[in-house]
Amino acid sequence: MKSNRPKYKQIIDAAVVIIAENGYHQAQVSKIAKQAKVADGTIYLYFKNKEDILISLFQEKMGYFVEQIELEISGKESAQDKLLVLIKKHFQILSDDVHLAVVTQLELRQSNKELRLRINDVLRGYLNLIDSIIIEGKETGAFLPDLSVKLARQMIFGTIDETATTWVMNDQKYSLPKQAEAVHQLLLGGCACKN
Amino acid sequence: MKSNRPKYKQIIDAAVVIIAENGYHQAQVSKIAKQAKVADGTIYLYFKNKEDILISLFQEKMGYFVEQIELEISGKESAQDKLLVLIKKHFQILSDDVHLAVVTQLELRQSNKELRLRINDVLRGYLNLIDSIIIEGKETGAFLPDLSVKLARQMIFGTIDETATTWVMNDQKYSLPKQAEAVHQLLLGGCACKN
Amino acid sequence: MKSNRPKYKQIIDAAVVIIAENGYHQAQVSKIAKQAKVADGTIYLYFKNKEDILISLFQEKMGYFVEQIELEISGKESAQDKLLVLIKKHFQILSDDVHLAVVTQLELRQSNKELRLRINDVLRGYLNLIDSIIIEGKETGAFLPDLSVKLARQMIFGTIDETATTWVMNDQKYSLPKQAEAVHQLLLGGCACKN
Amino acid sequence: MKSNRPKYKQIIDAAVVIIAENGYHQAQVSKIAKQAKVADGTIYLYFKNKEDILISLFQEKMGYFVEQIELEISGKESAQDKLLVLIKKHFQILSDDVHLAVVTQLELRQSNKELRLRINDVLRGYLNLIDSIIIEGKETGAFLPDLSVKLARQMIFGTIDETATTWVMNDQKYSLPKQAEAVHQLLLGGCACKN
DNA sequence: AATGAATGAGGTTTCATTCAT
DNA sequence: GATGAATGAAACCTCATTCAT
Repeated sequence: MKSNRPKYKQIIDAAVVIIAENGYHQAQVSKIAKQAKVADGTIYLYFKNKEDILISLFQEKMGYFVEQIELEISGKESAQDKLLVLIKKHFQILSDDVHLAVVTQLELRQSNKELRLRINDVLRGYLNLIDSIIIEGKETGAFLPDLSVKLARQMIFGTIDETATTWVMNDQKYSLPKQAEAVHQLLLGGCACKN
Repeated sequence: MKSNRPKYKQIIDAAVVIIAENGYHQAQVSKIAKQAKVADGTIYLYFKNKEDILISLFQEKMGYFVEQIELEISGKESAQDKLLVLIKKHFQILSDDVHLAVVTQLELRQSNKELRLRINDVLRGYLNLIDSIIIEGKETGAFLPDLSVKLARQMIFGTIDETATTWVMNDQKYSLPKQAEAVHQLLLGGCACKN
Repeated sequence: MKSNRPKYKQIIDAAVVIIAENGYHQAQVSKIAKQAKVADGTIYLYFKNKEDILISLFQEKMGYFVEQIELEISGKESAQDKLLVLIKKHFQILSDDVHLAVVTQLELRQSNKELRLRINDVLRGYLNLIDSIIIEGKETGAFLPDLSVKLARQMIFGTIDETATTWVMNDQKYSLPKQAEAVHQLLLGGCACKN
Repeated sequence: MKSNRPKYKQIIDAAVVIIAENGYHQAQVSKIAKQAKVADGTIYLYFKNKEDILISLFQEKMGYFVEQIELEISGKESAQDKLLVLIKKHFQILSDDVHLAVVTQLELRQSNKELRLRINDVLRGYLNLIDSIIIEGKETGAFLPDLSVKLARQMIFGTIDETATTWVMNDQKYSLPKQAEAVHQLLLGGCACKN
């Protein structure tokens, strides 16, 4: 398995740093190679091309997201609690690794449509996680029985993503994790007054 | 006023078509000029540089968004109705101009950080419109009194945007405007069951 | 005669100012037109093309050089005095019009080989003036009888030109006319000690 | 040291040929690369940009001038002999490499002011060589004791340069080196008759 | 005569990828 | 496996000149 070879992670991590610090379009392969302390050519022993570095980067990190969130979710009983954990963990991981946050929220979105379609494939695993919470919520009666899974997922992911992007764009001036509970509340209850 | 000159709109419209059909990075100035039926150099009589075309494009179109939505909103009484109109109109405009939808949801996001910051400035007008609806809703008691305007706006815009992007990514296979009511419902009431 | 038409001199003078202030390569036709307070197209009613402006400029100014110097020379008896007057007047004219000095000593030399060949044609009149002084000097016994007219002219013009260029390059920090006598002395007597 | 790398000289030499044959403004990087039998991009591994090729070219060649002349001068006793050697060698080098002569006397002067200022820096070494001969001549009594070093240098360099330029402009129809002695004579003794 | 909007050719430089060592 | 020198395609923008008014 390629990801076991010594320089694989080295290059991925270098890519995160270089992209975060220089931006997507200034993240030349040679810069990544230098940061990873390997030769330019070595990159191509581990990755098919530059795009493959980015896909792999996203896979590794998004895999970590799913893994971490699944781990924490497993201890929770209700769909509502699971959703809270998902939001909290999502915000926590980004907050803990600002480089990663900049890369996923801003830089990687500058990739071309094709790359973004492939990134969406990777994202699928995360969206499935959200879907499973929604489905469980509907089954247990925690969520509305006629909730559209797709729409609900779009609202949940869209809101989390927009909140994270706004935070990054504002130079992380405030605490993202502290917003988790309010976001959770909002997603569950909506904007409207129930009087 | 530059936008009154006939070739200004001609070039903007050409840019939308070319970017939608070829993608952001394959939208060469020469292609746009050809589509607009002007010489390459003529572009530079109306726009400072290529980036300026994109900013102007976004300004024109987003201005149209805000204008149209404000027009329709003015006839509505409640904040809830106004939100519905905003979502409907947003989805309708994108649905009516698929080229525009592709450009705003996918292609323009590939621009560099600097350009996106300037795009955000333009977006500000739209976000202010959302904010004004939220504030009115809070004042009239239609929305929760302790609602965070910022968070609510992030949920509303994030959800609309994610829904639109998903629709574009899925090659506009289904009707976007038909989702407006369900999205509206969801934003107002959230996911949770109120039993 | 074209040079009688009202805007001819206006454009030439504008060209001197624009080239002096912006440099040869930044002296666009549109800038010259603006400075001359005429439309871009008007330039082409007076000049065949951009090169023609520069040739004409050089012709006008070099004609003035020759005219002025011939005027002053006519009053002098000896070839040696005539040479002194030539040097003095040459330095004086440049000193009186720093824009002109910058244009002739620095900027116009950036033109391409072809233009410079044509400029050399214009220069011919000035070089002929020098030649006539040398020939007269040889005939009257003031200059060495076996002096090569061509070499002597190259020394005289080369020295005057290099002195003027050095002065312009040094930002006209010192008085150029004050150097005329020493240059004259040097050209007549050379470097060597006659013991 | 970059000038030891084989392709460095290869590119410089190609630049001399291409500029001499096509003129400064028609000397595209792609032409130089082709002549040097390297890829366009390879140029940029050895030179910062196109201007850097020209500066380096001038440095290399002018360095060779100074080096060669210093070598030959060291064997000469008097300042007068040293000056003769300088003129002879200067003319000889240009005469031996007509491409180089065209480039230094005509083409390189078309560069912009900034480039020419940097070229002047390089020229400084050559002018210093002339100065040292003048100073030595003054000290040994070979040259006039009250000679201005600056003016004398301007005369010597101006005359040599003008003579070389005239020769190049006349398509090298006659022998430049054969003029060295007469130029030398003229610079030492001036034009005037000493009766 | 005068205008000025429109034209369109042309070149420097970057950087992902290769391959001989 | 690792290296890094070499490759070469590709595009934005400028500006001299024209010509309909």
